[in-house]
Order: sequence, then C-alpha cells, then structure tokens
Amino acid sequence: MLASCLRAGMRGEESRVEPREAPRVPSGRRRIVFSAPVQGRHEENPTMSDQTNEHAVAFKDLPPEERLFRMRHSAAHVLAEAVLEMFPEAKYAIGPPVDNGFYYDFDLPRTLNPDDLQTLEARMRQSVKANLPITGEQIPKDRAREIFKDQPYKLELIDGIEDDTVGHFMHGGFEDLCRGGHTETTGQLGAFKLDRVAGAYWRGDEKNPMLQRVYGLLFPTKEELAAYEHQREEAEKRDHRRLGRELDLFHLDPIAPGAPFWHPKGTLLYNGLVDYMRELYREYGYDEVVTPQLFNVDLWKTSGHYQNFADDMYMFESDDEEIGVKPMNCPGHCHYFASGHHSYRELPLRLAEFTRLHRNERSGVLHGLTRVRAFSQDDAHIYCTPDQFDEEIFSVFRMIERVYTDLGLGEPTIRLATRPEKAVGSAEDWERATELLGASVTSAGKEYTLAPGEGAFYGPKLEFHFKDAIGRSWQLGTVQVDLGMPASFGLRYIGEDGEEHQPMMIHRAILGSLERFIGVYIEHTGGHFPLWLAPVQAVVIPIADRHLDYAGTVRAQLQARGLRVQVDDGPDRMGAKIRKAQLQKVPYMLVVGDREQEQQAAALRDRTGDDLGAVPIFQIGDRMVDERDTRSVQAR
RNA sequence: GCCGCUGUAGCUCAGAGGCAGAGCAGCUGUUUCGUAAACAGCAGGUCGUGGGUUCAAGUCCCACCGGCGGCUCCA
Repeated sequence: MLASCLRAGMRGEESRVEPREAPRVPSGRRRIVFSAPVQGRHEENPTMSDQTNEHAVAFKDLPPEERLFRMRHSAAHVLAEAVLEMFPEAKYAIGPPVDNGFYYDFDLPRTLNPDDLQTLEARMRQSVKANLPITGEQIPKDRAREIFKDQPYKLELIDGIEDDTVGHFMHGGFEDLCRGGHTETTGQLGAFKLDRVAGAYWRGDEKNPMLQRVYGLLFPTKEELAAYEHQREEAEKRDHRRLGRELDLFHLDPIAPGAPFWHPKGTLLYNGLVDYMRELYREYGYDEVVTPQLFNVDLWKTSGHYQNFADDMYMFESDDEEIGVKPMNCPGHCHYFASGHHSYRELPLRLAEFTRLHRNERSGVLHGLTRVRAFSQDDAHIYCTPDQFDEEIFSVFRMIERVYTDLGLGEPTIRLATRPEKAVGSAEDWERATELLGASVTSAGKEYTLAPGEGAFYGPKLEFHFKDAIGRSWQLGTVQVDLGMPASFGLRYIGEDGEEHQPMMIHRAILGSLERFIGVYIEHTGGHFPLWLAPVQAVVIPIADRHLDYAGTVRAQLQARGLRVQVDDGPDRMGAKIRKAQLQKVPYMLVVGDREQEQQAAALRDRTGDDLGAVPIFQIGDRMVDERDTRSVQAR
C-alpha cells in the first residue's frame, strides 16, 4: 500500500513551482516571499524550438504569466545593457526573472550607489523608448566562446551547458548568453523600477567572488507596480520588530545579540503558547522532560553535531572539560533513553522539552525574532517500533492540523526534504525513510512537493509551510526521521520476542522555535491576537474620575474569572483612552460612566471599532470566557 | 562571515564645518470630559564607540560596534 501511495506522492515534484534560475527559496528573511504569479516552465534544457521559434506566438497572445516572465527577463537584459554602457569593462554574470521583478549580477570596477540606480533606470527607459527588436538564435559553443571571450562568467556558464549549441540573444548592440523567453522588443517591458543593489556570491557559493546584484521590480502595469509597493509598505507596518516595540512585547539589545528580552506582555504570549502545547501534550500522550543546558562535548560527538555544526555551537572549557551549550534537544533525549531499559510496552515514548537552546548564528543572519541565537522550541522526539511508525506520523499530522486550526493559520503546504550532501546513514536507509515519510503524507490524503538535498544530516524531513494573512509563505513545523542517533547512542528496547531491537526515532516540532513562531504570528495577525493569547484582554475606561471606583469593581469581577483586565486611570479624556487601547489592539474596551454604573454594565466596544452597546458585566464576562475557552479566532 | 546602505532624545525624524532641534511618548499642573489625540509648563542628548584632520566636527577622514537590505548558512 505504501509503495503505491508513494508513487502518487512523488508526482508532487512535477507540480512544484519555483522561480527559475532564482535562488532556492529560502531562508531567514528570504523565507518571506510574496507569492509569485510566475508559473513553471521547464527550467532545464529548453527545447530547440523554444529558442529558434522564440517569437513564433505573438507576445500579446501568450498567457499572462508567460508574458510577465518574458517582460522581467527582457528587463534584466536591458539593465545589463545599461550597466555595460556605464562600465564598458564590466563583467556580467546572470540575470533571471524572479518574484516581483528581476535582477542581474555584475562584477564592476566600483560599487554602485543609489544615484547610479537612477542613472541606470533612465538609461533603461531610453532602450524602452527605442523599442529595439530582441532576437535570439542557437549558436555553436565555439562561436559563443569567441563572442564572450572577455566575459569569464559567461565562459564558465558555456562550459557548464551540456548541449553543443547555446542560446544567444541580442537587442541593439547588446548581446547575452541566454536560454530565452523574451519579449519581441524592448518596448514591451511594462512598469519597472530599479529597487536596490546588494551583494551576491557568484553561483551562490561563498568561496566565489562577490558580485553586485541589482534588483528591479517589474509588473505589467503601473497600477500593479504601485499595488506591490503599497503591499510592501503594509507589510512593514506589520513588521514584528516594530509591533514588538509598539505593543511592548520584547526588545533586542546589542548587549545580547540575537537573544530577545521578553517583556511582561510578550511573556504572557510566550507562556500562553507553551501552556497550550502542554495541554495538547497531555491529550496526545507526550511526556515532558527537562535536560541539561551544558554537556561535555562527548555527547555532541556521539550525536554528530560536533562534526557537523561545531562552528555554530557555543563551546568553552571548564575543569579541563570541553563543554558545549546545547543547540538541540535530541542528543539529550537519546541519552535519557539510553540511561534505562525499555520494553516494547513503553513505546511509543514521546519526549517533549521546552528548555532554552543556543546556536551561534552568524551575525549577518540575525533578524528580529525570526532568526535568533537563543530560543526554545515545542520540540519532541518519538521513539517507537517500526509497526508504530505510521500511526505516530499520523498522530503528528493530526496535532499539526489541530494547532493550525486553533491558531487560525489555515491549511499548510508540505515539502519533503531529501538527503543532503553531508549525511549519516546508508543510501538505502535514506531512500526507505524518505519513501516512508512521503507515503505517510499521501495516505493521510495530503500532497507534498520535493525539496531535494534539503534534509537534515541525520534524516529526511517534512516541512510544513503556511501562508500568512498577506500571502507570504513561512516554514513552521517539521517532522524528521532519524537514521543516525538510535544507532550511535546504542538505543535498544526489548521486543515481544524477548530480543533487543533498535527503536525508530522521529523528531517533530509544530510551532518550531517559539521566538520565530511569535515573530511570524505577530506579522500574520498584525498584533490582533485572539483573545486567549492577548496579553491584555480588556481595558476598562472610566469617563470621569468619579467612575474610578466602579471601574475597579468591574476589573475585579472580570479578573475573578481569570481574565486579564486593566483600568485606564490616567488623566486622558475618554477618546484618547479608546485610541490608546485601540492602538494596543486590546480585544475589548469597557467604557463606564454614570449610566453604566447605574445598570452594573459597561458600554462594550471591540477592537474593530464596533460599539456593542451597554452590556451587563456578567454577560461581558461570559462572552470573554467563552471566547477564551473556545480559542475563538476573532475577526480583525 | 561577505557586499551595500545606515546610526542625532524612549519612538519617528530635521540639522551636512560655527550655540543640538521638532512632533509623539514621559513628568507636573489645570480640565472631569460619552466612543481613535483637551490645554499649559517642565524635563529629556558624551549626536553608536575610539582615533584623526581643523581655530572649530552630528557634519570631513580612518577603525571598530550595532541596525537595515541582500548573499551564504539554518541541525
């Protein structure tokens, strides 16, 4: 059964949509990519007809996504033309279309500044105005080598192409090595704008020289370009670093790079999520443990982390021992497992841990809460028999679904990450484990796409990605099979047959790093947390000082029901207090004046601005308790 | 770590060789107010740090440290 499901699942690869030539989708900040309309063509080995019949179908008759792809691709050429004109000695590398636009990489005699972008953009507009025809043909490699004899990057690209001929595209006096996909003329570029210049390693390898990458934005119309820029501004308003400060949730300081200071309100949010996960752990049969922070490096040598990640671990000497601060929980959990005898009756054993992890991330990658050096995870390791494997994976799927629903995250998309270059275990084990994971996804009625070579060193993994409120995709949970540690830690259990067996081991996290999750969740909700997670659930706003006592009574009544309620007893007028609460995104405002005091009520207002009229306090309490206990995902 | 940009009050920003500024936030006082900002006053700074040029340096130069945007990495 698994095998047939497996084949079905593997087909997911074909439907995978990725920007061609674009960097792999990504990481850290780059994980946040606005969803792209660019659809997949065949990236590798385009057929001859693709190129010789470049303009066989009129540009205007192409599907819109193909037109956009070509506009962006041609814009990259026009950019390179402008750069070569500005710097005749420039070496040009690659210039693909990407989400939202295009880029081109150059090796230049000096660094570009923002004024240069203006100049280049003006020069590009001249090419657009000239409306030059873009022509392409297949030429023999030898001729291409002659044409690009002064262009080392192009020569390297030519060497890497397997065919006997390569694509050659021209417009005006500009020529480029290119597999094609272009507009008919330079006048068909739509609305574009040079965006920024950034460094990028040649072929993405940090051992190679760093080139200057010029990014451009490009959309079919001015309106769409403006809409994208507007969306980017909106995204900035949701930036968790900004909201973290505005909502008084956390701060970062150079005194502890990459280690957030959680403020009281942020801590409520943090602990709210931890409490929630603990509740699920009880329901799903997990056992929580607390293992050490500091281990003799022997542990990390056994697990393989020392060999694979020593540079990213904090290490120091103490009492002539070499100590490594824990970057992951799994070796500690394996050590716990190995410390006792286990019967098959104890399996599956699901060990969860929330304690703090430290990873010495390189300074350049740190980013708010989404890339930190100190964090904790809703991390767990499942030790089970081979028979139990499927059910354990399904159980994790159910839990993920539950969490996504409760948090209002919608349906995740799944990627299956396969064997990386640095890996433990045999190729056969990898293949088997990868198949198992893929099959479990399809038999759970879900689909996945492949992420070749992106697995952990100890095993293949499933990644769960969710799309946030403004269309950006984020990786959250993972499920991984471990092919190394059960053996390297000598894990054994006694089976029904009385013999020793090696358990299977599954790593899984649902929210992943709590820090990162909260960062993502802040941006997803724009700070409008559901009531059960809101640090302050209601603010009581007295109209005049004579209502202060009554406001205090209201707060006490609600606090008695376990609600987090504050009274705004400051000197502001009511309107200002409402504004303040609104900006703090407090779910409910309870305005109390003479009339409300009379009726033991409050004028209820929610953060969408709706006035819900005078409501008796006990009813407000009922409403809030219900909203909290059902974990209602309130409208924003 | 690498490339580029950037660093002035808690926050957002102006000042670009010649006395360190504004708005918001904060504090004090007046106002006691009916659904997104009452009014007045006060306080707030080694202009990221260190060095240099200059009669004079937020301002020019160098180094370092943060931050931002990319690249690389992400167990």
